[in-house]
Amino acid sequence: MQNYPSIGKATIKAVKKLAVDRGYRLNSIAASLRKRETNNIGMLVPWINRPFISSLISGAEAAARAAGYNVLISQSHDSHDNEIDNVKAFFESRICGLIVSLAMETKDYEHFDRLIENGTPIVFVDRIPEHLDVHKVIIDNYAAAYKATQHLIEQGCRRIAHFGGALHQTIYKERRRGYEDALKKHDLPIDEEIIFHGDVLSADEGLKMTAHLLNLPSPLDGIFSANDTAAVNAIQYAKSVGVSIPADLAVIGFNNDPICLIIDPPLSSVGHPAVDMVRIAVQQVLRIKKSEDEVIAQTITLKTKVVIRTSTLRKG
Amino acid sequence: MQNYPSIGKATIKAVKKLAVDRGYRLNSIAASLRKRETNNIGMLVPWINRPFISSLISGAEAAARAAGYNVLISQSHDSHDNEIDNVKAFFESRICGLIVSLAMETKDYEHFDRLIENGTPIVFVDRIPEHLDVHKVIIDNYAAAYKATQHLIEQGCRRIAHFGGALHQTIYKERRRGYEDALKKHDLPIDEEIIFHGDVLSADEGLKMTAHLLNLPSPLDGIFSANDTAAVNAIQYAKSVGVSIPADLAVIGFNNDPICLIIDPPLSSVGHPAVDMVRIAVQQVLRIKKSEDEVIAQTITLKTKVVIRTSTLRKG
DNA sequence: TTGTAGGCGTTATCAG
DNA sequence: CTGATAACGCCTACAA
Repeated sequence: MQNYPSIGKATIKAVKKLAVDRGYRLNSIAASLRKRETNNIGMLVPWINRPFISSLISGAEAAARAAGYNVLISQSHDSHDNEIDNVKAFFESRICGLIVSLAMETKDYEHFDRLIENGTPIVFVDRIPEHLDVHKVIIDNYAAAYKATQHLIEQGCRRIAHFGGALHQTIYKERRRGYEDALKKHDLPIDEEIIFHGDVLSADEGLKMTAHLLNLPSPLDGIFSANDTAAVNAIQYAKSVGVSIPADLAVIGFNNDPICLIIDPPLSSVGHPAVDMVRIAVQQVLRIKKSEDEVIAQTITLKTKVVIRTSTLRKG
Repeated sequence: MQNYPSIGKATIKAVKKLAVDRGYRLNSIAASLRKRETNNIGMLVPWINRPFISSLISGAEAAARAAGYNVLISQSHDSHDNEIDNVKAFFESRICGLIVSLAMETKDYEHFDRLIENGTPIVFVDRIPEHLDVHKVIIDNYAAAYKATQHLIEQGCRRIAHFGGALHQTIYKERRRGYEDALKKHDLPIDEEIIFHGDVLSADEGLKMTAHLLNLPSPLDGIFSANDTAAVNAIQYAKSVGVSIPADLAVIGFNNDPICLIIDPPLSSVGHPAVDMVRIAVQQVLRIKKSEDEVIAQTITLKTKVVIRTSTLRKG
């Protein structure tokens, strides 16, 4: 085979094909070095092991892989310092795009500057920096909270407490605003005494807030919680002290986590389109990356739906 | 400043420091190309958005990042074909190590061969290939199932059903073996009629198996389920048809997912040391990688503890 | 000790 | 349009 004089194109092709069939694999590292960009999309979230966020990650992984990209995960544990470290690590590892949901603590956003200056596409999802001119994919938290609160009012609730998160986070500010506006709209008073803003809205916080509320002189008849974890623990505590759900106290949560169907009675909640949200975020990252010139920062707002279950059904 | 003749070492250091302070960053891609290996550990799991697995991922991310590595995630969705594709993608992206928990469907393991030949460290966790001589981190499924079943027997159960997963997966085979041996040990009969092996042990499967069981002529008094999802749905169905838990039917699950504390009554379960498991797996990957010569494949077995809650407490 | 040349495997560029 | 060549930035090895 060695001395054949003229090697035809067909042969060359066959050789190449063979090379591929044998273990040849394109070295994407060399390609990255030469092209000065990787195939890795970073994803920075507060926690990995929470139902809403693990759905975000699951969706991101699927969307990214389908487009030929990897997803690098890191978690801030809701700490601002961790977030800074993780962003730096992503910057140094030269991710080609970043999807972020902010740590509860985060109030300033300078740690993203280098990445932004560098031209790396960043898309914020869910927990976003309100006043920064960046790409965002969010839900209409105001409308969702308004609808959830209104639903409680329609079910006959007249004194509704609210469990929120850190107020500097837009999503919690907006949820509170929606809650307050729904009360106002129905001529119900806003009472600071029954509005809480937890540090992380944990199960434990939910329990403590509920214990406090149920000890107040004027009785509650509703709770709108900004997550399901706190709402579920509110139900558990209330039941444990003989408060009947929803007859005495109607409770609605947020996110529509799987636990909504486990708790008794099943928990009404605001459905969160996590998978749609992150699929769009991945698309945005890739679109921004591909486009030659600067893409104007845009905010994409997704609709939500209140999912009504027994925990709020006091009528028909 | 320009014409200073002799530039001292201090100055040079200062210059270097400045370079770092300005945007200089080590290019890990160039380093990877040169060293012929990346800093990315692949992680292949059936699903991302399940409590047990999202804890695995969370632990892996933390352990890997602490050691200076990234984690690349992909999910097989319990499909063998997806698993093959994902392993191939990892191979081509030149991960420096891989942590795998097998897809429910997977019965053969040839798709890992190229990675193994290539010398890439692979550590299997939880759902492992039984007869392959590879690195594994597992729990003692046999002992866990034995203890869980024995606990039911001690609580007075005499006719205990079992919900398992695909029998070609060692973990489910071992859990069944532990269940059967505990029955035998206490001179209880093994009845194939009340032993099920679901495709994925979903909520829906749990419900259907329970409905079937409760329609059998001879009544059950216990269920040992190989996961919590099916166990929780068993409880919900049983309650819905007036079967009292645990008085009529004691139920114990597996994994100790957060839903164990949400369901009423709280679900007894086998605690799964997911975070320890994956932390060890990351350590193993790095250890194998560093060691010059071939490391003998070893299996690390972690202990489990039965977490007893109301769903099985029929005595004292 | 300190300094420098070469090559990792691509891709972009430029010459033919 | 095809084909050769340099450069991406780091690490290793060898020379001074």
